[in-house]
Amino acid sequence: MTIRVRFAPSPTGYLHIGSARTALFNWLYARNVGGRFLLRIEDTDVQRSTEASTRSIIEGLEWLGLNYDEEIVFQSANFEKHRAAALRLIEAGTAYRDFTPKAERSDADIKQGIADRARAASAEGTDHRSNPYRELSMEESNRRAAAGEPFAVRLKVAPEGSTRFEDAVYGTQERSYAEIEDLVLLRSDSHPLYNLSVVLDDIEMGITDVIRGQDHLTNTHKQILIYEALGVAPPRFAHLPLILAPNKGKLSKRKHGEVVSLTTYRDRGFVPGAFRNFLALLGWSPDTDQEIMTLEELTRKFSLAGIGRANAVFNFSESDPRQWTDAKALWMNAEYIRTMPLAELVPMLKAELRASKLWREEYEEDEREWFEKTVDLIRQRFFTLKDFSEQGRAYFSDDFDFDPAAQKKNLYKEPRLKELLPDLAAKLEEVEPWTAADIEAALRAYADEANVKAGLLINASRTMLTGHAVGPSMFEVFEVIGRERSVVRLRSALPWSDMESM
RNA sequence: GGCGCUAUGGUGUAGUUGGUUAACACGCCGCCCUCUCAAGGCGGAGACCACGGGUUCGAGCCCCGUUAGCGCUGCCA
Repeated sequence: MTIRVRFAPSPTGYLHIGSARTALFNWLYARNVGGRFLLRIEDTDVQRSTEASTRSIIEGLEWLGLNYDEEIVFQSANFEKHRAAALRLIEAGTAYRDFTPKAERSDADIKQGIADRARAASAEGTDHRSNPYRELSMEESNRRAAAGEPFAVRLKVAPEGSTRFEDAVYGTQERSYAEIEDLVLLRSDSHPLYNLSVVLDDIEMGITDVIRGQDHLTNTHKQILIYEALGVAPPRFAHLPLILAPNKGKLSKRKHGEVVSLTTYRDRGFVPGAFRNFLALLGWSPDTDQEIMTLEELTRKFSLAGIGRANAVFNFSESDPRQWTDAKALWMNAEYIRTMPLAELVPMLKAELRASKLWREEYEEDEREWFEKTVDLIRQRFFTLKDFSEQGRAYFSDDFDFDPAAQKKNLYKEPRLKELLPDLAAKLEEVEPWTAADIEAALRAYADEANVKAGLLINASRTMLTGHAVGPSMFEVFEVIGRERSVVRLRSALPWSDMESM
């Protein structure tokens, strides 16, 4: 039998990185065993589900390169089937109508309410299955329903016994029926609830392995009960450890902002392969020390056995912009940027530069060689795709800003540079051929002649030509920026205009 | 409150059927390289393997307890 797994997010917001990782693991597992990876949108909560969210999920998966094999299933399309199934369970006697009026609950303190109620229940030793309608006769139940009285449908959980399943990550899980209340399958407005819908859809989609977050671990027992009521064998389960915030609390958009949203990584210049690689290592580890892995390698090495049980902390600092996300993710992105084939990097850069209005079509034809050489030079010290249009702006445009700290350090400290630099420009005009080696020879010769350290001219030039105090080897920079532009920039008065004010 | 899960340096993780100086990556520090900053090379700090008991000749690995964190406990998903 072919393995079939699914990623089943609810479209109630951006795609959370934890969800993205769940999708990744499902995808890797499916590809590793030659199975199929399906996508199901769990939009049963009509109030909170949005189309924008569905789009962001689809875009996110696409960005990560996680293609799904069949048509997307929208859970809301199966309402009627779910309803019918619940009603059949009443017929079968494994579920019953609960005519208790719906309790109104304010959304705000719902968590607190649940805890309080549970505390009270356990303190007073309330029987979970003391529902007065549980043993209502079928005739009476049918009569009241026919009379139009609203009812919820609850699963009838046996008083004694337990459910048990083998989790591929957490091992044998057992839970006494006494711990499980008669869960609601259908709301009194006849809206099917999560546990029912999941089971029914998983059955219909032929899901063989359910891989999802550990937050579903205990509820799995409820779902197994539903499978049993339905007379269907449950799939295999594998629960994934959670991804936590630095304080080991829940990682949420409300508290932590955009770091938790997958699209943030796309928008802030991550290479999808790098983020995917980083995500794969959160909670899973291969059987070797190799950490940089292509999708193919990840697929080949992936196995549920490599998944750990302890929750992972997503390590970032909210106060330090340089560590706005996990340092290792940032490192990995830089690693990808400086080592990936240019052929793969260039299309991403094209998009980035285009968005910043720095892209020129020539880069793809006449100036392709120059473009790739430049990219190859500057990518060595960039961390994100954004760096190419920001820090790297001077390579693609004559309109760039000067870093005040760089001006101060490399120019204003030595006013003589105001004369030296134009002289250097004159020397450079004579350099032939225009190569890093010849430029270096000319600059060093001039430094000797002017009796200044070469470093002085080099650092000053860097600031004049790029606006920065740091960057690649200056002679390479000269070469790439070109004779003409280099000379003009060395003679520019612009960088000196702020001298008085600093 | 009940039930469940987890616990290896700051973070992510390795630690094979219990047996060496507890390994790798990120981060941090230093040195080298050097025109700056990275990268790279070399080296370093940092973990009495949550704590307390056992079992054993021997435990990070097994057992019990404690503590902490997390999850579930909803007519949310």
